[in-house]
Amino acid sequence: MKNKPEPPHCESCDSRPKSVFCALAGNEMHDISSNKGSSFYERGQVIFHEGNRINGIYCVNKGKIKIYQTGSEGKEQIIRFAKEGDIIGYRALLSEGPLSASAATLEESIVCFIPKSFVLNIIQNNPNFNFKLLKMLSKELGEAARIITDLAQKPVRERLAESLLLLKNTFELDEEKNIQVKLSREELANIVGTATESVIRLLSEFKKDKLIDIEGRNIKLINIPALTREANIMD
Amino acid sequence: MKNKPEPPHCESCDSRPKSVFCALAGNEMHDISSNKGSSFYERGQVIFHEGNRINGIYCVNKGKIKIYQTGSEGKEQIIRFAKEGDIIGYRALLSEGPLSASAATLEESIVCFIPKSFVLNIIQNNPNFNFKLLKMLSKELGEAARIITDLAQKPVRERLAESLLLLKNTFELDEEKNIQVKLSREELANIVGTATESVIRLLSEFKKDKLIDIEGRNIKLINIPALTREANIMD
DNA sequence: TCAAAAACATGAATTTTATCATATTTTTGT
DNA sequence: ACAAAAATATGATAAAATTCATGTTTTTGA
Repeated sequence: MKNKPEPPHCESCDSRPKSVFCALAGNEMHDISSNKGSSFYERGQVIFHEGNRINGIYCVNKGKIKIYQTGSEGKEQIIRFAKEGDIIGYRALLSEGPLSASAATLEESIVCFIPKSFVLNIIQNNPNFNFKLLKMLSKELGEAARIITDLAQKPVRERLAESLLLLKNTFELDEEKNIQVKLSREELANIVGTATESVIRLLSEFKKDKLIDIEGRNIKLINIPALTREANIMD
Repeated sequence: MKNKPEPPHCESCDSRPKSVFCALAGNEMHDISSNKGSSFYERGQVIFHEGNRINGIYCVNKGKIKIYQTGSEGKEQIIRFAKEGDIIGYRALLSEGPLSASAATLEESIVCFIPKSFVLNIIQNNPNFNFKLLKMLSKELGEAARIITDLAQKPVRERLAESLLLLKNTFELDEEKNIQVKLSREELANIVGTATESVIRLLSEFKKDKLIDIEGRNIKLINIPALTREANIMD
């Protein structure tokens, strides 16, 4: 974790319009911008670690991040992802407890750190921001509930299909339908909640069935409707 | 769902001190109290149904409630519980989408309904209430993450032990260590995320191993430390 | 109160999934 | 560039869990 020479400015941050901070007033923005820190992370570096305490929140300026918990056997379970414009670590800040999850980069990333006092100040004084936060938490809670139901009820094959679609929705596809994030088979297994070998086998099956194409860690979704059917998604 | 002759008053509600509404000012309280509705539900009745839209939130005055989703095969997955003083349905209200889960009573209950406009009004004007909401959502989000990890990684036996401890923490034990909520084996299975037969078998094993005692739907936790070990809980 | 329905229980068979063993390929660090 | 390490791949086996079948008990409603 090296400090970059030139920290990005919130005012000119590409991610801001997409983030919860879009609701900030000019002076609030400036306040944060001049008090935040900013760090560059290599691929695979840990930003924060479960059980620790942090005094602020992180905002992703650039890059892709996984948020994960460590299970009782030491196995990692990926809970969700964060990308440009997303904030992470707010759950621990709001609940005032230790971090319930860790965060690590999936590629080179720049992440800003906003001290607690500034965040709380905005929460206290900007009902608009406040409401945006509530909405964001609500959305995540809904997503978490759906994940719980799927983990409890769907077989591994369906869950893998669904995870691929989740990655598509989170990180988008490029013009050739490649998922715009590179994960190891083990990381995929840690989303799906299964063994690495099972993911490897099922990915091969999906490829054989012409649902996807694989080249190393690059996954191309060549038949999304069929994949959606595999995932058995209703909604 | 019959309307009771005398709706409870928020001002004298036993549940209020434990609820998010403890932060309300006198006039806010009165405002809600005189504009809420109140319904009595028999055991097993549905309060609201997944996919529908509601224009307000529910507050449990008395009783015990399960919040559940229906999976793609029609199987119910219990996401969480609510008891006296808890509010339910706020996720849908805040995210402004349809309900992502259903709610049904586990015993005779009285549930109040507070129209959306009054809730939003308080959210807009009472930062204290607002912050309490944020905290509540954060706490739930942390719990959901832990459930996800457990479902993904722990075997059924551990998850059942853990579910029994969850019920203990949520509904307490009486002086004889009986869990203060009566669930069917199927409902237990729908928390654990397993087949009803598996729950039946494992409960018998737990009984044989002197971890619990069973009489119908009554479960007595006679060896909580051992049960905690079974659940393989770290924290 | 009694018959029907629902819930509970248990064994056997089957399916799903994980684990283990062992190559092969790819990546990484020097 | 090359050796070591990590990741990917695949088959065989084992374990875990579900499903099915069937019987018993409990609850429910007329």
